[in-house]
Amino acid sequence: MGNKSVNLKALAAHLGLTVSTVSRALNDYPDISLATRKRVKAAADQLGYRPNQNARRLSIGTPETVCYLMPRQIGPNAQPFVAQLLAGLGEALNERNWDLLVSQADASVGDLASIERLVKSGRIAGLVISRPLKNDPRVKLMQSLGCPFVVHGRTEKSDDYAWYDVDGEDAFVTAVNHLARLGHRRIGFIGAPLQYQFAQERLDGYVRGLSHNGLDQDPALIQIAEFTDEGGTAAAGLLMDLDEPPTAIVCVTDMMALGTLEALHSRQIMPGRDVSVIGYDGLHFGKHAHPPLTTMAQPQAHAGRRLGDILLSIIDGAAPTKFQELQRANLVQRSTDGPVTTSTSTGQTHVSEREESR
Amino acid sequence: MGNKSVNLKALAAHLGLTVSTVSRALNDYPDISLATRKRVKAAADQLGYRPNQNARRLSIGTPETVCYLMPRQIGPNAQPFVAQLLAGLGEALNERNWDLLVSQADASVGDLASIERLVKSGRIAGLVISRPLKNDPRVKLMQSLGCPFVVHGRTEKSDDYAWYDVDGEDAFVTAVNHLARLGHRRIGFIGAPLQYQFAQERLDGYVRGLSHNGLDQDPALIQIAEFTDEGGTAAAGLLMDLDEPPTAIVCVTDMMALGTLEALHSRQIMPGRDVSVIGYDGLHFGKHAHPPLTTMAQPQAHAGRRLGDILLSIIDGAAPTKFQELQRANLVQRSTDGPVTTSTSTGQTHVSEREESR
DNA sequence: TTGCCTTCCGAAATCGGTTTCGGTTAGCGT
DNA sequence: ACGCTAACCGAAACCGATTTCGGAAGGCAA
Repeated sequence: MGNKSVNLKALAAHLGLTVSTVSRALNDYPDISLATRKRVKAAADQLGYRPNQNARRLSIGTPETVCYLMPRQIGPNAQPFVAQLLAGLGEALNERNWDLLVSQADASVGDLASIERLVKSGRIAGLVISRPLKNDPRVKLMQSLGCPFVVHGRTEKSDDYAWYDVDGEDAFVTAVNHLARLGHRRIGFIGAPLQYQFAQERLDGYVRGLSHNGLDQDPALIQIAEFTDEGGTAAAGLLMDLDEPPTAIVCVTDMMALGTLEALHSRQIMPGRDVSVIGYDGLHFGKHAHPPLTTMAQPQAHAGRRLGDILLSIIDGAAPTKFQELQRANLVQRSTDGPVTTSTSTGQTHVSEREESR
Repeated sequence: MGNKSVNLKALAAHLGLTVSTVSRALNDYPDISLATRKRVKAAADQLGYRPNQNARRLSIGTPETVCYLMPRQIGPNAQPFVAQLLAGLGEALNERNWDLLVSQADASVGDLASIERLVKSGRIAGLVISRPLKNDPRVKLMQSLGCPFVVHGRTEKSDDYAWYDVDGEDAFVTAVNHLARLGHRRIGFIGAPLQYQFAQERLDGYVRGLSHNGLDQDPALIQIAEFTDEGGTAAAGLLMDLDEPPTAIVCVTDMMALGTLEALHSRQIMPGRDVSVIGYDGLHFGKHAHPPLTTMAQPQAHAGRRLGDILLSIIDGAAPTKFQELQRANLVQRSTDGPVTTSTSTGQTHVSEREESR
């Protein structure tokens, strides 16, 4: 406590050298004799010397820090993958001893102002933006600020910056194909507000999937709601109360799919037998739903790691447009998908269970 | 892009003043005339000037940053509350314009070394430690470093530092009481490795609950496993394979409880009717389990916020021991608890469902 | 007019590093 | 003995802010 942590000056005094010599010794300058370098390093970690990062970064001119912008909606159903993402990011940054800052926009200041302050104050060398809107002002801001960034997801027009995304459109085509193959012809869609690009993509996939299978599109079968379980329940309720309810439902989120299951149960409808449900995300929790939720799983184990590597590459000078990575989601069949049943016969529940790919 | 962000010198030149005057004007020193102050501020935000934080912090001598230490185990079943916690922390820090760093120990360096480097390099003014071990070397390290910190949870001996925790022992007494009141006399316990203090506390609560209800303690009814759903499944399997299996099971984690439900289902045992199960955490997801999981819910909506406020207070000079806050968990009855059934009669499923407190 | 006290601002030190530039010393060849 | 080149280290500028100290200008009383 009493001993202020040793700094360069103290270390230099201890060694009978000047700060400049010590600094260069520690940084392996070739014009310092190997003997001195060794001596200095030994003394350094004997005294527990750690260079002050604020001073160092001020001097070398880079903050050696990147920032992850937390998604806004953090409620009781917080996104579990935030932790995974941060872990991956941290891993990439650790290799360089860079720091990871997380920031949520100060409510009193606003998103854009927060970001602008962050980069102009020289605190960060790069930024990770997640869950962008169709036309997200944050990417334009970052571009005009000339600050490296990478987006987790995409915007509507995504040709001139770096992003890492999972192909939601393709995933929904796959889901609809799967359901069509099982005989379903009335397939409902439960979506999120279309200001989010991911919501639009998945809707596009749904539509494309329908036409690809020669099914016609009924506007009544498309329900938009907040992407929470309650939102899913409400939307599913509307769908099932139609005169001609769907025999299958695809949901843009596992959370909404869970809500959908809830709505079905409260109507004594058995998911996977009477009505099929497919979610999206591949949340581990889906395994424990009733019945276990079939879903389009994102391969997001390494998303954070990739985002980190991409961002660092851009900071190093690579062209952002070189990094536009589209991953594919894959169908994880659990038990909420099944063949269409013509009547409400008490058919056999579909129980095929495969484990998701780790 | 081309324009390097304006710094004090540039701003001063623009105004025809010196940097010292401009700096003091921006910081509302009284020895600068009000007129000049206004003029300077106007010019500052017209030019979009933001003080370089590295320089500023070096000068004022505090990093204005606190760090959250990520828990290690971040797998497919990542902790959803990490995001919530970070949100709360960020909120507290935003009020002062402080930064939030997240760090996971560099695998190649080790936990303690990472921490030591972090504080000695002057990057952080305080630290949040989560999920401590019984005898966690990190708290001793922080104490010897003289760096403010707060623990989310407690260690075995927790009298000389600041912490915020939920009373796991009390919670398990409550859970056992509840089950005993329902007539259960053989109650199993599925726990986590006892190196974690939370695991020990909850075991203590279980034991105390038993004796409080005059039940005797059978070592065979205590199973320890990793706190994942698979761990829960394995442990529950062992319990149910006993000659005299329990009629109720308490689990230290909702995740383990979900695994337990799995084990019961695979044995054609109906949770809540044949065997009661109570989890711990109050995860939102539990609502969608089959059947919905009864659990001891932590009031963790504001944990992050409180941790942040506590840490800031300590950094401001308050005595750490003033902050030792114990919250209570409360029973959220969903559908996996029910009265004991003497035989394997097909009794009525317990369906009381109350919603958790928001 | 002189002296003194405010009011306002500039010069310079400081935080703790990095990096450029220049100066000693030693070694070597001739 | 002389000159030249490496090898090694010190002095000082710099990064961009904050803060102490002191000085100039103006106002007021005597």
